[in-house]
Amino acid sequence: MTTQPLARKLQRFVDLTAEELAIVQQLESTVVNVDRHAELIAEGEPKQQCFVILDGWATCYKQLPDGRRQVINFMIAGDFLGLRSLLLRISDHSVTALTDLRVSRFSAAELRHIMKEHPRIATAILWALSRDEAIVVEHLVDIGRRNAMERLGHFILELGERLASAGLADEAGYDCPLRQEDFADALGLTAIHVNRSFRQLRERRLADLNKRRMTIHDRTTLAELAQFTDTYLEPGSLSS
Amino acid sequence: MTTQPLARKLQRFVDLTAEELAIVQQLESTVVNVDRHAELIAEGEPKQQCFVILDGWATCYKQLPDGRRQVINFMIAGDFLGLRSLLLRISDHSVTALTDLRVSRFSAAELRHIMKEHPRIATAILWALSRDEAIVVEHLVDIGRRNAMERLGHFILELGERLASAGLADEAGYDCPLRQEDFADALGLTAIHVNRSFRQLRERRLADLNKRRMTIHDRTTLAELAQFTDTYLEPGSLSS
DNA sequence: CGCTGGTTTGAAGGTCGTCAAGAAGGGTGG
DNA sequence: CCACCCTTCTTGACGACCTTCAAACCAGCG
Repeated sequence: MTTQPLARKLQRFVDLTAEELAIVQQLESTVVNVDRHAELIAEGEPKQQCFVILDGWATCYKQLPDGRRQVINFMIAGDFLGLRSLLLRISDHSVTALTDLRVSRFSAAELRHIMKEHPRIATAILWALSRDEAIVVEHLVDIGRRNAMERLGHFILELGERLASAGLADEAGYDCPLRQEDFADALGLTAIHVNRSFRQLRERRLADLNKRRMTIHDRTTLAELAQFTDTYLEPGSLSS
Repeated sequence: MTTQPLARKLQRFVDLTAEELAIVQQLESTVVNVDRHAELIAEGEPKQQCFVILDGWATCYKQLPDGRRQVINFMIAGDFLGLRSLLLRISDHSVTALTDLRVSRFSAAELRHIMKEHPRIATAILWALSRDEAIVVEHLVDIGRRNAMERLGHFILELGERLASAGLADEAGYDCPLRQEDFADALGLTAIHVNRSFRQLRERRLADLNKRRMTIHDRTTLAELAQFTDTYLEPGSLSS
């Protein structure tokens, strides 16, 4: 539970000066507490706000008219919410709190000002957005071209890497509030089939989710099975 | 076949002044011809270039080690290639020409300069990128939560809307160089099942692909079947 | 005319979804 | 402390959707 998850995240990409750090911290300063299940952003609504998660998990999803749900991504400490909708007339997705949540709110104007006055911070933020998009793209490959067990394995490892770089995981695993139904809605499966896939991973002694704790027993074999590589999550060197 | 597809596209979002228009046209001025099947961007390679498509189709995809392929999106006139990889150390996807292609190449430095000096153009470009991401997200929903026929129908309509706003489609349909295997790789299906889904759409007199020509017979019913809404493609009003 | 790339169709099998019901927790109130 | 919820997890049987394999067909082109 770092105090400034956004600063920490951007630091991975650019070495911020003390002054720049102070600017970033402004974005994290307007703390708002949000209850579990509350909706932060509603699909179809105009004029949305922007947030950074300070602590807790949120889920970003779209819903079809007939009730089917597809989660785009789960968001953790340091992640932005609602940035993509900034330039679309109405938000194309919803975001709700998966756990009790601490977020910081900021306005589009604030963000624009920073982007204009502090190019290095701007670059770091754009990097963070590129990475978010790379995650969605990898997610697409996951659903489109992997079978249930591979999908689940890949997703478990990806979450692990993201949490690790936020300081929220260790070698053995991580705390994870997701229910099997959440995995199902993320992976394009049914909760029942997610359960079966978890069982397979458990029987092969690769990974296990128990009492909100994800344990990764054999990262190497799991990565091989799921064809997981973490290049799309890496910071990458600043090119100018 | 508009002469300046990028300018046309950005105009939909911001009313560009004559001066701004000239700036945008710079991006479209370094014309390069690319042969069908040629690779413009290679997954895993660092130091990529940026392009805008002037004419023709390209496909943006990821490949798994075992050969399975997932296309992220098909790109048409006015679309950017390689922008997302700008800030990632190495490109997370490949792009190859689906048809003979006319593109314009520009450097990251050029783009940075424009983003800095011309905030309205910058906003328009960021809108275009947001829209691209919204398309990928909708694609995710498509694959995750729709069955084969719905998927295909949705995809056909989406392509139609995109081509229409590029001036490349009419009420009846559009020219489309995609093979059934391309659809399959985009929709997370096999070419054979795409064929069967096309047959269903044909038998229901909803849509038909014949000799590289997509004909949409009953847009309304098709949109209903596929639960298609075009809000995520709309320009949206400029909010400041 | 035969080759090539793409489309079409059939039959059989596997992965995943649906339906149904039981087990395991965790929280609440008696 | 136990009874009773509720939510979540777990398992089984069955069927649907989609894949795999195999082969025929078709159009364009050298």
